[in-house]
Amino acid sequence: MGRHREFDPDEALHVALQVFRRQGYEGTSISDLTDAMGITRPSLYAAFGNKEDLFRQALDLYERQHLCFAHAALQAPTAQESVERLLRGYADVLTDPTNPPGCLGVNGAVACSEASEAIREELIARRMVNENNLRDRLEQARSNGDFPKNEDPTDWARYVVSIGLGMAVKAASGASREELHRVVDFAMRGWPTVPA
Amino acid sequence: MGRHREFDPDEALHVALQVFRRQGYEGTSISDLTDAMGITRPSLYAAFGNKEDLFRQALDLYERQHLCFAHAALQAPTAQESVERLLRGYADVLTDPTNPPGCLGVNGAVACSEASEAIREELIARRMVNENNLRDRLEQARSNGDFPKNEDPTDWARYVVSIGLGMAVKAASGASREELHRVVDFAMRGWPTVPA
DNA sequence: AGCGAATTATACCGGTCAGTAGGATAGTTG
DNA sequence: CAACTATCCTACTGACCGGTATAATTCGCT
Repeated sequence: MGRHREFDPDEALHVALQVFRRQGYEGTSISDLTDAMGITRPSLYAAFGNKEDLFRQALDLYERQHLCFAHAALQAPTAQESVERLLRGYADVLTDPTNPPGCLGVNGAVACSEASEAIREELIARRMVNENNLRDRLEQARSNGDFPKNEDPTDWARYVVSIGLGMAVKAASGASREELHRVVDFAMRGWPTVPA
Repeated sequence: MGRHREFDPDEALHVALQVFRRQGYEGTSISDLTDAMGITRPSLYAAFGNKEDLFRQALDLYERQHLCFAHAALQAPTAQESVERLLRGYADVLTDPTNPPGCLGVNGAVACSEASEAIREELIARRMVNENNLRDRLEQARSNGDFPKNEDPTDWARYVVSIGLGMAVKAASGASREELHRVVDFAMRGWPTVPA
């Protein structure tokens, strides 16, 4: 009962995601969002809560829709293959021509005012989840024998994530897909091999 | 002639640099700056121009004071040594305990509103200068014979800068100096050797 | 038709944004 | 002392910030 919504919340959330991805959390105003989403302020607050809630929902959508490749990548047969798929898939997402360049998890907030500290910490935590997932995969690989016993999965996961973060900043700075893939080429050169 | 300034502009600029480094350009308000610098708004505008001018001056100071190691690093005898000194020196700057973690060139602005677009582009341009300086060093190394003829200095410079940017984000996320140095360890593993 | 519920749009809230006007103050120069 | 000048502080500007009160509108239901 009651009046029907005149906009599609899912579609509106996609638009909000685009704006946040381009301008970051702090650089995006409610007016920026309502203008792009084609709805009024009260509609936004009724449908999504406040700005912080909306950002978190956009972040969820982003991970669900754009970072979903990561789960599949981690299931590749070898650790090396997993990492390479991870980095190449990420390079493609970062430079997807239908979206603003870069990653919401980085563009969202790297440094910000105290008012946005909660969002910054949320992003740090989410990035850490990914790093830990990769570490777990490398530990599994070490058990399986396709990752050297004397190498530290925690250190390697941090290294791979750092490469990804660097590519994210480069993408936001205008780097092309090909340039990022060439970064991946070099990043994989030092990958450790199990002694025969 | 006229009243003397009651604050040291250089000291005040150091403080402004700290604030910008912690909160970024857009996340820093004039009030944040005047509070930290211990001066009033009109004093700030009289001494440094507007917010954008002040940021650029802080950026100049940052490069002069914290990134000065890079020039020396590039003069190391070999390309490999130059790159390793570059990355290790950068890791130390990023985690210098007397300053907010991370790099002003990254924390300053990765994604922002249109109002700060000029600053974002300035940072991109300055990062590109560093990348080009490294490329030139690698090209010189290729002439000197301590970098392989079949490797592309442009690609390698982009790779090294990407590593640095990734470390900068990790530092801003709380990574320790030791963790960043371990990233450097792995980043250097794939460094190309000249065929004997 | 008429009631209640949900969404709509307008118009506003106090607070903060970057930037400045204008008068008071302190210093140099005659 | 008086004149000049540069810096100081208080107080302000208009615009924008995130968020909301209010009332008109539009639907399902009886």
